[in-house]
Amino acid sequence: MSKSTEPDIGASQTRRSTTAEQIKQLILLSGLHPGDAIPTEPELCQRLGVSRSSVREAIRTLATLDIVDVRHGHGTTVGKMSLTPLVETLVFRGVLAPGDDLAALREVVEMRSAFDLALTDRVVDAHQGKDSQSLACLVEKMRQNASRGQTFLAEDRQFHAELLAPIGNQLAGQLVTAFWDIHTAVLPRLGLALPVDLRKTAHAHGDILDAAQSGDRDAYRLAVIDHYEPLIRMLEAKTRKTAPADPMPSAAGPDADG
Amino acid sequence: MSKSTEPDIGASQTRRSTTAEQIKQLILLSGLHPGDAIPTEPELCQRLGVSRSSVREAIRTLATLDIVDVRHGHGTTVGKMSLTPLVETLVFRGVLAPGDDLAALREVVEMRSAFDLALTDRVVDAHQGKDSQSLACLVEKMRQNASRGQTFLAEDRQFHAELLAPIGNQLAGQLVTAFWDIHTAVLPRLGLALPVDLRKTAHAHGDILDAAQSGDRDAYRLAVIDHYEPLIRMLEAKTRKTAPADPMPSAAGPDADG
DNA sequence: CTTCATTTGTTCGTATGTATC
DNA sequence: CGATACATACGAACAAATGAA
Repeated sequence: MSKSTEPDIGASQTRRSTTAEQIKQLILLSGLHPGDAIPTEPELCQRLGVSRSSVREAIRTLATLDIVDVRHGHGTTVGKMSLTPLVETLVFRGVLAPGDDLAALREVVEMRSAFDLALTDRVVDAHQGKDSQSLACLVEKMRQNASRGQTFLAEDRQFHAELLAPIGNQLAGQLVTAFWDIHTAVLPRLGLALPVDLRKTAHAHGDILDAAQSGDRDAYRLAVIDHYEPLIRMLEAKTRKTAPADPMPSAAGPDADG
Repeated sequence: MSKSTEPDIGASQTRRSTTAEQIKQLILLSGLHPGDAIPTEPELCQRLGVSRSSVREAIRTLATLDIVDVRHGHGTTVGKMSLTPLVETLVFRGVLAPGDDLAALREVVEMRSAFDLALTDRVVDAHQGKDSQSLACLVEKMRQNASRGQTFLAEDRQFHAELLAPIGNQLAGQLVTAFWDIHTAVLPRLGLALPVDLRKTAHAHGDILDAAQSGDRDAYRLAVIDHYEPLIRMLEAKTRKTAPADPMPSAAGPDADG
């Protein structure tokens, strides 16, 4: 028979998963908040009665989800629970199946557009009548870089973050930046050059800001659509090349961008 | 200065993270797809020149992100890259800070509403003129359960999934179900009973389906708003209780559910 | 600046549970 | 049923990073 002294795994769960759950419960029951310290690995081994390997794998799981934050030589603290795991997962999904088509990236861009459109009322309400100096400065930097033929990824990202910041929903802002990260991480790895007009993109951001501050919701929606239009058109064109059954009527767009 | 013979970890990265990256690259370069087998742990140790533990922790990281799928005693395969990590992270965030307020849950519900509203055109276009038997069946089940005072979580979840299925954007559907999971996982763990009217909720689902199939976008939006209205109202009321400056008028709701 | 204790990172060896054939 | 291959778990030891004395 089996030795009765051996530890019972429990209910067919792995030790690692149960340990991870115990650590989460410990965080909750201790009332810890993001940034607070978590017991050290040896201490967790004692309190939970498991080996260090299991504790480490459990902590690894939680660290991947940004539930805890591990720093070598320092210790482990409660994490900020950001949307980093979402970004990592979807970036990998986006670069995994480019052989088939650009569906994954197209879906990400579509969701970005849908987000911004859905949050129109919130954004306009938050910016109406106000005048953000940092947002205006970001737009100006984008325009300058565009005129010099330089990209402006950092300013672009910060613009969308600051635009969403004052709407009273942190999750919305984090989702928007997360999908921005996915989008900009996947796009260059697919090996296709950006045919988008930098100046047009920079200008679109200015239009978005102006519309929000002037309280014009319809103008805001149009500016958002303009902002994504060249990208979506490019993705549609690339996707169509994969299955060129459609004759592609010439009435699609007047110009081919430049 | 430093000995050139020592193994360079890279750019101050940990062995585990570089190993995880190498495994991801191996998946990409091998052209593996979800479901395909990944080399066993000992084989990865050989090919990457690292110890078993590092391989295990790297695999643990990837498994947490659903990039790989590990089955005890069988092997490791490429995962489906679902949104499970997002759900886990946000569920924990939702139950972590209920002492302050219900802000996290409120934001989740707001995002659910924003999602559904943002996808109005896509959903209506996909269902207009059609007649889904399974969706109608789900609504009928919800109504029956509601009339018996029983909940209908499974039907509710499947309804939203099937409603979003034919819009040609898998990511949108996965996001909606992910936030449904977050919402329904966090709500009961906050220790507050559901004062929502089951019959009203069941009816709202029917309205959503009818509006989509009849092609009435405005009716669809109104039905979506109706669908979330009792929940949002409850969350607002609970949030207000934290700062009980409001006398809480008795005209809040006609009934207290049954 | 150096020394030292603390904490996480990495490795190895061994034993056990589990799935497939 | 047994045999094989695999993932899971444990424990001990050493390496590397951090921070304080």
